[in-house]
Amino acid sequence: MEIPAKTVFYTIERTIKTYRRFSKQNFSKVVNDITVDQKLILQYLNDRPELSQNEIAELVFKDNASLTRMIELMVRKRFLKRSIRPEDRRRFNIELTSKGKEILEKLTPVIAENRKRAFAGITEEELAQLQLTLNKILTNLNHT
Amino acid sequence: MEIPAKTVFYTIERTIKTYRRFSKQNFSKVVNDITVDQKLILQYLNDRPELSQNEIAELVFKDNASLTRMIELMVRKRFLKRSIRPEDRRRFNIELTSKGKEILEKLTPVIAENRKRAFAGITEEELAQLQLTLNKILTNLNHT
DNA sequence: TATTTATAATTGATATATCAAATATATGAA
DNA sequence: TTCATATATTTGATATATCAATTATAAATA
Repeated sequence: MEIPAKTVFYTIERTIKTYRRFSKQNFSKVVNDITVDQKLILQYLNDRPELSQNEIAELVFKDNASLTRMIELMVRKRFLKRSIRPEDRRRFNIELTSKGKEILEKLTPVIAENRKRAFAGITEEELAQLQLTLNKILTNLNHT
Repeated sequence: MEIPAKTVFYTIERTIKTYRRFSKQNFSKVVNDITVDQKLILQYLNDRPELSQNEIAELVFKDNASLTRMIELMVRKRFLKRSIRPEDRRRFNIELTSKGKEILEKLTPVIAENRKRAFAGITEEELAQLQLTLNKILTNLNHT
């Protein structure tokens, strides 16, 4: 009925938005007042505390200005604490607080469960194929 | 900088954002100051002028409140004009202005070209498969 | 060293996202 | 008709997205 080329991006958009909503709801059962992106930032900083704000921005595919404001908010919420890095006073050291770590621990299994539900009945091969096609699109868009 | 382990949702997110950026750039070569979503709204209203704001919101997968503000802006930019509908004074008739129609005409081939580039080297079957997988995910998320 | 250039982060302006509450109008039931 | 409920839209508050401009510091170079 529909022509895929005309609706693929619509479906992609719909999927990502639906997943965000779904995640948010499940998050809220365990932890108050955290978004999917904030959780992702906590994760990155926990794994690699040396990251700069700009590096994180790139990792989570956001603008530096957005990151500034998100980090600021996360500091205000006491998920993170921030101090100037003496070796380079333009940058900050950003650390998870104990509250931040606690949140991360609570959310990790929720994420796993979210993915499990999202991908129920879908084989690894099918997901790999999905990634492959999306990466082709990405390559097309970046190399023209 | 090293590339982090990517999840499917990360790739989906990255794809949609990259496509939005790509579209925006190509739009700006032809028309000033219009976003992908605004173009989509013009398209829907051109095809189905009887749509209410809430119906459009659902079609473009946005909140009613966002739609109010977007329509407002598009009226301010003279893409649209709006008048109260006498049969139901809660609703509006929203029409494209000649400027709105002109923009739509200019952008239609750009969209086609954008898709062509995005999907270069990808078969219809592959795209259909992509849709299929995404729809499975959507069904999973909506039925749990 | 002094000056230029680059980098990290912030700020300002404007648009959009989201949720809750409010407003206006329509519809249905008592 | 009158009251309760539903619907369409708006508004307010707060967060995020985007672009351009600014600030502070570091690095490069004349």
